[in-house]
Amino acid sequence: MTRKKVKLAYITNDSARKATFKKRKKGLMKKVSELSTLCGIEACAIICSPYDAQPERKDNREKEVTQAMFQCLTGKSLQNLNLMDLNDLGWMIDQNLKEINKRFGTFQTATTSQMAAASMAGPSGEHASQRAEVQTFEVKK
Amino acid sequence: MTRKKVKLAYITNDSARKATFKKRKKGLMKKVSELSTLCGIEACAIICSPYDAQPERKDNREKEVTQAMFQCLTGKSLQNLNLMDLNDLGWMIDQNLKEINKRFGTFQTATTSQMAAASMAGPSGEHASQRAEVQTFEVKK
DNA sequence: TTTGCTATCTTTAGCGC
DNA sequence: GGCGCTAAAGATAGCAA
Repeated sequence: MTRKKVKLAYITNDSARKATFKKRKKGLMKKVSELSTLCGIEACAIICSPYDAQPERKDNREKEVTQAMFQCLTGKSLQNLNLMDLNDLGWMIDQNLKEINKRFGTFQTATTSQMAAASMAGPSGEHASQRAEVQTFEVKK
Repeated sequence: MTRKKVKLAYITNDSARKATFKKRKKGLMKKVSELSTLCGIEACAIICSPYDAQPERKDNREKEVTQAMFQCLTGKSLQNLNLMDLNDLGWMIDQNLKEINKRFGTFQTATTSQMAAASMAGPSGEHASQRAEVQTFEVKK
C-alpha cells in the first residue's frame, strides 16, 4: 500500500491517471476550502480537465456563466457556486469579445478580444464544448 | 508540536493567521502544480488575499493583465505566468465593463457589466489597489 | 467502473531561535 | 517579522471486493 513515493511525472496509464486526478482534485478542493475558512479569504481553483465530458448544451446560460466568472475573478461568494456548471464558458467569452472587437476597433478591450479569441479558438474550434465547475472548477477541453 | 487537530474556523490571531496562510498557500501551490504534472492538465488557484499589499501602480498593464486573465480562464500556458503581477485587474475589468455597458445597453454582456461593476466597486472603491499572482495567484483586497 | 481500506508518504501546527 | 525543526494530522497509491 503506497510503497513508492510519488514520481512527479505524467501518469501514462489512463485509469490510474484518472483515479489520481479524482482523488487529488478532491483533496485540492478541501485545501482551498480550508484556506478560505482558516484565513478568512476567498479562493478558488481552476482545473482544466479532459474528464467529465457532457453532451453539448447550447441553452442560454450567459447570465449564470458570467456571474460565476466574475465572482471567481473578484473572489466573492465562491462558496455559493460549488459545482456550478460553466458549460460553453469559453465559447461565450469568445463570441462576446469578438463582438466587442468588431464594434469597437479602438476600444481598450480590443487587444483583449483579439488575444482571447486567438487563445481560445485553437486549431480546431474545440472551445465549443468546454465545461467547468467553480470551487474547484473544471473546464472541459 | 502540533498537538491539536485543526479546528476548521477563522484564526483570530493575526500573526498566526498570516503564518498559516503563508504555509498553506505554499502547500496549495505545490498541490496544484503536482496535479497539473501528474495528470497532464492545466490548473491554477486564485487566492484573494489581504497580504502582499504594494504601493499603487497605475501604469498601463491592460495587455498583460487581460492575457493572464484569459489564459487563466481558458487554461492555457498557465505555467508561463507564475507570479505575474495582475495589479489593477479589478479596476480595469470594472472600467472596461462599465464602458461596454454604457455603449451597449442591450448587449448581451450588459448584465455581466452591471454585476461585475457592483461586485467590484465595494463600499469604498478599494478595488483600485488590487494585486494578484497567477499560479497560485493572489488578489490584494 | 466505483468504493473502502490503510500503510506510507506529505503537510503543517506549534515551538525555539 | 522570518526560518528550521519535529511529530501529529492529513492526503493518497495501491490494492481488494
